Amino acid sequence: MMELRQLKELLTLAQSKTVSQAARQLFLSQPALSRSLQRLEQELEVDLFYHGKNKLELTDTGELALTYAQQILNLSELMVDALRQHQAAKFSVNLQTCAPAPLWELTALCSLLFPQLTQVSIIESDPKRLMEALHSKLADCVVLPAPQQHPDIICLPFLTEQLYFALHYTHPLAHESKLSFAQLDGAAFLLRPHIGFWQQVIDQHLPHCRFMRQQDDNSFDTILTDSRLLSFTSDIVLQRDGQRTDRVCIPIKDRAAHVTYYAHILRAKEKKLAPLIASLTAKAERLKLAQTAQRLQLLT
Amino acid sequence: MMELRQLKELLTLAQSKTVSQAARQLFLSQPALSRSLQRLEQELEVDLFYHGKNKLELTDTGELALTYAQQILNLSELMVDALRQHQAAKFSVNLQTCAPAPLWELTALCSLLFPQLTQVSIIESDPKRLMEALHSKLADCVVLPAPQQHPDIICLPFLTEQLYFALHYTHPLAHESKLSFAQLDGAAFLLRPHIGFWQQVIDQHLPHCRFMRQQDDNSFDTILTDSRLLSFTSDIVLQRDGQRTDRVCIPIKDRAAHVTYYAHILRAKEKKLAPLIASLTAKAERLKLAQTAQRLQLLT
DNA sequence: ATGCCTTACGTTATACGTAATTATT
DNA sequence: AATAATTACGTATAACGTAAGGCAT
Repeated sequence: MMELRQLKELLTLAQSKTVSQAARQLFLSQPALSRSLQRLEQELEVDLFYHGKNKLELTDTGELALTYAQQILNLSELMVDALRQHQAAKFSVNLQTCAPAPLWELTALCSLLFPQLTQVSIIESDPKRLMEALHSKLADCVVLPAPQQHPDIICLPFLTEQLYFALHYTHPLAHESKLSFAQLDGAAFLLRPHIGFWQQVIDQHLPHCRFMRQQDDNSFDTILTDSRLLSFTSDIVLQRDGQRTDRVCIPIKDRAAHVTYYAHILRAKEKKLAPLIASLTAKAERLKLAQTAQRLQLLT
Repeated sequence: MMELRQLKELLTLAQSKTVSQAARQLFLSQPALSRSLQRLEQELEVDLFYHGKNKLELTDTGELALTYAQQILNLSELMVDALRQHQAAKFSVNLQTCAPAPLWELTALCSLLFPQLTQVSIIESDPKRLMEALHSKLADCVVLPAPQQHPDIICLPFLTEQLYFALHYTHPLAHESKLSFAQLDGAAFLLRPHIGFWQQVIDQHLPHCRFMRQQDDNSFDTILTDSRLLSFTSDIVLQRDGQRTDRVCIPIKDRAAHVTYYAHILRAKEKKLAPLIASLTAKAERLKLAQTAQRLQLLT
């Protein structure tokens, strides 16, 4: 039977133009390769080569064989890649979010729930790409700032985030209890890297501002300390990192500054991610309760 | 390295559901197949099987592998088929004609010119199919009753044929020197098999006739002898087989009853078929001379 | 008890490398 | 002389089959 190995040999022969050279490339002795090619020819029952006394050349049938061999080997490489990737997906959980905060939440959750799985995670602001990643089963869980209803998808609101301005304490507006985007449109802001969809929010609501984005979080912190530049923070960040002494944090009252994050998981992955789904569902319940409580509070 | 053999084994395993059964199908011992599959798994670095104590089942990665294996094996079979066909084409000359007479001419020619090649020949009345066969390089030479001009094709008129009615000597029109289709429209004819495009000619010009087609030439002859049925013949047939004593052969004067056969050969095959082309070109020249002679004769 | 998969072990067969041969540049 | 392909021969590796073990139906 014809074997992949022989097709590979055929291919390297065609590239090398001489059996000796091809044999060296394949870490074989010249006679070994010669015989292997003879066997291939014999098995296919066609003349692949013109056997000259001192040279071996492909016939047109051989050239034809070459094109097929190329296709078959390409396909077989594709196969290994696909299988390895499929295998890797089983032993990792791939999180893709529109912003850093839900990613922190999810990575913490997943390292508790799936300590044996490796985590892969990225922040991607384009919602289309996120949903594509989900549907193509590349991502296990994607987080968007809005729900995406779909029969194949479980959609859970599990987290909210409130955006804040972080003003230097000397700033004229530092004593306000609430601010709107409009009040600071035109100012200069220092931005952290990887802020996801927030970039689009501020681009839209602060069209006259200049933004300086730092490459890493360390340089962000030092530059912020050494300057009076404005920046952003959020309730989640404040809870995690605490207050900076040199900045006053004031909530932004525009609706766009308050988001609810929705986790999306394919139903096909319900079994694999059962613990995560359970945990997120619980959080969704708590969110609902909090929101109804808030509404009641507003009514009284 | 992964080998085609192993992919074949994977496939038969999937069909057989058990290693033992698959091993029997592959004429292998059970342990041999078991280890071969283990090696495949090891080489791909992927879990293809669930190794139960007493059963071996495909994982979903295994199922995925299966689809690729199927594709690869299909492609490899396609490869052998294509190569064998390509090889066969080199050692045979494939003639396809619209009628039997040019086929006789060509087969005679080819067995003289290419005694080492095997001949493949068919009669096909559909001109489109004939040209497709030529362009797909399936046919070496196709013959049509009309020229098909094309830059890639050599077109040579090499033979003419005149259709005759063969009337029983008792037939009222048996003493005419010429006849037209119209004079016999409505009669009953006995037809030989494999008459190619002539079928379409008589269908068109004798719309009210009944035709009885015989399965083979022998039964045609005996039935013709035992009956007074009308039939067809031609100058070429008469020259080959001679006159029948019980029939009178009268030429049909309609233009459709006189055809010139055009041989068509791909320029790409010019080298392979050089002797045939030379021979046909000579015949084409003689035809031209004969036709101009005929015209001169008409003028005087 | 029968059937299935795996591991172990001795054997065979296939494919290898070295060496020799012949021919070409 | 140097390089290239084929053939011949002894060898080594890799795959086989038989046999044995464990487990499930």
